[in-house]
Formats: sequence, structure tokens, C-alpha cells
Amino acid sequence: MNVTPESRVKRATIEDVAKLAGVSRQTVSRAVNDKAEIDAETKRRVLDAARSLNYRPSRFARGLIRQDTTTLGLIISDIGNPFFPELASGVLRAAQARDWQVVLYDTGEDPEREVLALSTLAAQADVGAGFLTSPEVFAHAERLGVPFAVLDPGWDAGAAPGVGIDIAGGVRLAVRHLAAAGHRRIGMIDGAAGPHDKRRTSFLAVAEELRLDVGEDDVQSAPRSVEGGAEAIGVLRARKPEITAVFAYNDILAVGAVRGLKAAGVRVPEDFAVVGFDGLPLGELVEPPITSVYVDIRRMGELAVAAAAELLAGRTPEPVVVSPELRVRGSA
Amino acid sequence: MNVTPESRVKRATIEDVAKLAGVSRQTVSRAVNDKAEIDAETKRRVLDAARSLNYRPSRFARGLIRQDTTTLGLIISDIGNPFFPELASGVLRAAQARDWQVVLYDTGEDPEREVLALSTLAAQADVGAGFLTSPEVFAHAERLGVPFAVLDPGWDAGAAPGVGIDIAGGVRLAVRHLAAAGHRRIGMIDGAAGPHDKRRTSFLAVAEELRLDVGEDDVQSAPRSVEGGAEAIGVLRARKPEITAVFAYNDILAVGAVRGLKAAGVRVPEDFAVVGFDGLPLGELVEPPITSVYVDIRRMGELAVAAAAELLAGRTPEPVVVSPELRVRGSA
DNA sequence: TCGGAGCCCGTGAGCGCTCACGGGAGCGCT
DNA sequence: AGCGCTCCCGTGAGCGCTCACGGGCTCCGA
Repeated sequence: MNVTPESRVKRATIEDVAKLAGVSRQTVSRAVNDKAEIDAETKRRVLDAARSLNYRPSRFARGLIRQDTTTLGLIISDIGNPFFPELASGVLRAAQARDWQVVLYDTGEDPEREVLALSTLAAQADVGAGFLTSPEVFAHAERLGVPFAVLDPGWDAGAAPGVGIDIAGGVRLAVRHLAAAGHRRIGMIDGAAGPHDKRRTSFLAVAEELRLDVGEDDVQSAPRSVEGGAEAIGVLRARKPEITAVFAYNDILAVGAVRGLKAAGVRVPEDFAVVGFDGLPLGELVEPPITSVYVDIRRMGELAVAAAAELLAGRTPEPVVVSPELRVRGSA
Repeated sequence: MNVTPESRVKRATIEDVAKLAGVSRQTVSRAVNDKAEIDAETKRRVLDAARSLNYRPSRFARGLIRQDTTTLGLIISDIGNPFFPELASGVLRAAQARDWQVVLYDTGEDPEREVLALSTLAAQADVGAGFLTSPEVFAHAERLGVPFAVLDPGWDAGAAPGVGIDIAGGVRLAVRHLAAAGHRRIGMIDGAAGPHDKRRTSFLAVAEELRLDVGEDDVQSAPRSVEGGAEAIGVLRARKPEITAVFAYNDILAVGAVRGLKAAGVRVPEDFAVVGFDGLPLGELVEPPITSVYVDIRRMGELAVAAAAELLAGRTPEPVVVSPELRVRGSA
């Protein structure tokens, strides 16, 4: 498994230090963890010996005894997407408050790598949290026996512990906003991996509920990047010229859509409206700023850690869902 | 230290599973790590017992024996700054290639928290990497005995192992570019914590070298945020109305500066030029796109991991410095 | 009938550290 | 002299697991 067979330099043990300093293990331990019951001079001698041997206590041996350090494994899809640093920020903050360690796994939204990450996470961390692309992957986590707090990714997490997002509610806000502005033909730029994504299905459902003239083929899939969004809006408008607004899977795609529109000479929001999802700070910087369904991502991270803590304590965490709100800015 | 005295549920040991399944530890081990020399039926029974007890092998006990898992502690200043996710991306990629774990520490650029992070890192990881605000903090790392690959943050890392940036060279590119466009009075928006930051000193040095009319008070400090940049440009122009261009400490500040200028009705780049540093993807999204000194941040991350690997092997890594290049976009 | 080869399983040892002890040396006190 | 301190320091045990053995069992061919 380990790709690099580099000769790790074998570390000095407490015994080595003890021998060199002419004392016992226990005395070395006392010196290193600066406890009482040790003579100042002895301590200095031991510390010198330790330094000269480049001694550092083994975290494994130490962890075996004082089982007090907790490690959380955080699984994210793509750290290049500003959404995830935002999430990590919340997780990190909450973890630090509890004195937890956080190890990071970036899966690139690849189910295989998710399973892999989950496996190593199970071996390296006490508890996990993060986004998973499918229920199957989560089932894998359960099979491994790792407590895992799922962040609602679009599939219905159902009874899985973690923190959910009221995606349907968020989508409703977005589509309602567009409808209220008079748009009847609204497209969607979809960034989901599978076809059963909640944002997509909610979009279709809300459109039907509002009796808008919207169907399956008003949805255009795209890779989750600015370029993907720009390209998708072009494809969509070529196919459906009557469309006057789009709802984008996330802000990255929305930014791309706006970019694509501007490049095509379409004015936003005068000629065409765009609404995004996530409410990233990034959305405020572009011209026009993106109207978006804001989700308190940092809080999600904090809640995820709280849920993980519950799982670790053997309890089942309270189900929580965060409610998005619409942030009307310039693009719609 | 541990803020939350939550009762961690004590985990089942291999012995518990062995007892329940009516076999020996070794057999349980064989089943769990699916090795040979075990009957299929026995294996199933053991695995059932393990599941019912919610057994997961202790990573500490396991690590004590097979010392094959390497953990890298990554110290960053602020995950909210897009620079760092970019860096983390490179680190993660390189770490994954070596089958390393990455634990993350966000210090908020606070020296105290840096020292704290370094201490826990020393206890939890095999090797560290990241940005440190001062040589003093690095000295702390050395005192702790952790091998640490420093990413050149602005102070002169000198003999410290790690990967440097040719900041002076980068700044030269930026200022030269502005001077070539005819700017004689150039300001700087500084985001550094201390006054001896390389970007600042290089800026002053290059300006003098080019015999520009630039002095100490053409440098305006600002918190590293978009708002900080916007505010700083206002202050700077109020104090020095004759300035026609600024060099910003990083792209975030540059974006803020452009924002501030546009809000004040100043056209960029026609009336005023702005050059940033880092070359973040973000800079391409704003209007006008930010001309910036591009640094290959991901590669820096990869190089940092390589340096860390060298340190771990007991060797001293080759000194490397990455050379920035100017990416001329719209703002200058 | 018996030896040898598989197959399956268990036993001691030890990874590097800390915890709970126990104990010697030195001192002042009765 | 004897007692009881305090101040240091060392010795076993054990955390939970894997590795290197060893050994019983069945089956088969000589």
C-alpha cells in the first residue's frame, strides 16, 4: 500500500534516552512531561540526552495509555470548490474548541475514492464527518463500524445521523423569487453526479407546483466549475431560446453562467436572471453579485462536529436541518 | 485541556471479541485483517461477534507494531483565504500519493496559536509543514524536535528546510510592470503582520532601484480581507492623491482595492492600476480581472511534502524556491 | 501402520509508553 | 536512637494489538 519504501529513520525510544542519561524510563518520562518528583539537574541531563538522540515520544504508545486524543476524519469532495474550505472552517473551529484533531480527505467526488477514504478513516480516526455521494457509500461506513456524521449532500439521508439541509425549501425560495419577477420559462444548470439529486428534483417539483412551463429538458448538466457553468448556459440557451432565467446547482456554476451570458452580450439581470445556491462570499465579488440561496456552511460544520461528539458518546444525535435563506443581490 | 469531559464510550478490545466468539485473539486478528489460515465459518462467527460488540481495532495498538502510517501536520494561517485551500490541495495530492494522512491546523496567523498548533502537531504527527509567521515560531518547532518543512512566508527562512518563494523577484515583476506603463507614484497595500515583511521591503527596494517617487508613507497596512483592501485604498488615496497605481500584498487585498476604486468612481485600469500577488483563480472572476504575480501554490504544496519526506528519512532536503511570474490580466 | 503434508488454531513475547507502587537517602524531631 | 517526614528515583504491570512460533487435527500414500 505504501508507495514509497523510503527508509524511515528509526526513532529513539524512551529506553535509549534512559540508558544514555543513566536513569530509568520513568525518570525520563517525568522529565519529558515535566512532572514533579524530579531533580532539576537530573531533568536537565535527561532533556539533553533526549535532544541529542532526537527523541520524540511515540504517539501510539502514548495514545494506548491515555486515551484522550480524539481525531475526526473529515471527508470533502473538492477543496478547490470554495464551499468546502468554508465548511472546513466551521469544523476546524468546533474541533479546536473540543481539542480534537482533524484529518482531511479529499475524494474528488469519486465514489471509489470515497470508499477508500472511509476505510483509512476508519483505521485512523475515532469518528468521521462529511459529504458522501450516495447511500451506498454511507452503508460502507456503517459496515466498517465508524461513527459517521453525514452532511446532507442531496440524497435523502433519512435516518442517517448528521446534519441536513432543507434543500427543497431553499430551491423553493429561489424559484419563487424568479417566478415573482415574472419568469415563466426557467432553466436549471445541474452539477449533481446522479440524476436523483434533491436540487434537481425539487426544482422540477416547485416549477410544477407554480405551474411554470418547465420540463426535464430545461435542465442542463455541467461539471462543477466556472467554465462548466459558462458552457452549460450556452447549450441551454441554444436549445431553449425562450428561457429567461436559470437556477444553478451552486454558486460556482452561477458565476460561470453569468460569465457566459456576459460574453454572449446578454445583460444580467435585465435580459436574463441567474440564481445560485450556497451563498458563497465569492458571489459578492463578481459583477453583478450573485443572488443566491444562502446556507450557513460554517454552522453546518460546527453542527457536524457536535453530531460526531454525540455519536462518540454512544448517543444518537438530535436530527438537525439548517434552513437556507434567499440573499437577493444583483443577478436576479 | 480537554474542554468537554464527555464520557467517551469505552471500546471493545480484541479480547472481548475473542471471548464472545470462543476463539483466541490471534484468530480474531486473522478474521479482521482477512488473512489466510482461518476457516470460513469461524471467520464469519468472529466477524459477527465483532460487529455485535461494535469492535474496531485500536489505531494506537496497531500503530505501535506496524509503524507504517505517516501523518503530516499542515499548519495554515486562514482557511478562509483562498490561497490556503489551493496550497492544501497540493499537499493533499502529494500526501495521498505517498499514502500519508494529513491533519490540519488553522492558526489565524496568531503566533500564540501557531506555537500551540506546533506543540500538538509534535505529539500527533510525524512531520510538519506550513507557514509560520516568524523565525521564533520555527525555533519552537526545532526545540520540540519535530521535523518541519517551512513554506517561505515573508521572513527570510534562511537555512530552514522547506520551500521558498522568490518574493523579491515577484515584486520586481509587479513594480516593473507598473513602471513600464508610466506610473511613477505607486502605493502599496500591505497585509503583513510585522514591518519586516519581504513583500514590503522588496517593494520599497525595487521602487528605489527604479528611481520611483515612492516612500515609506506610500505603504498602507490593512487587514487581509476584501474590505480591508477597499478601505486601505481609500485611506491611501486620501493621503497621497498623486498615486496612480498600487501593488497589493495579495489578491484578496487587490480585489478589495479594485472594489474600493470602483465604488469611488475611479476606472480601473484607465485611471488607476492595481497589481496583486498570488495569482488566485478568484482574480479572474472579478471585473476587471486582477493582474497578479502568479505563484504555483499547488506545486509549493507538493514540494513541501517532498521536503517533509526527506526530513523524515533523515536527510536534508535540497533547497528549492519557486519563481513567480507575472500574469497580466485587466487591472494593470 | 505410520510418517508427512496441509489446514487450522492458540500461546508467548514484545511494540513504547504511563500508572501505581515501593523504597532508599537525608533531614529534623522527640 | 528511633520515628516520620520529604525528596527522589526505580520496578513491575499492562494498555491493545501483531509476529513468530508451535502444535493438534485430518487425510493420504507408502
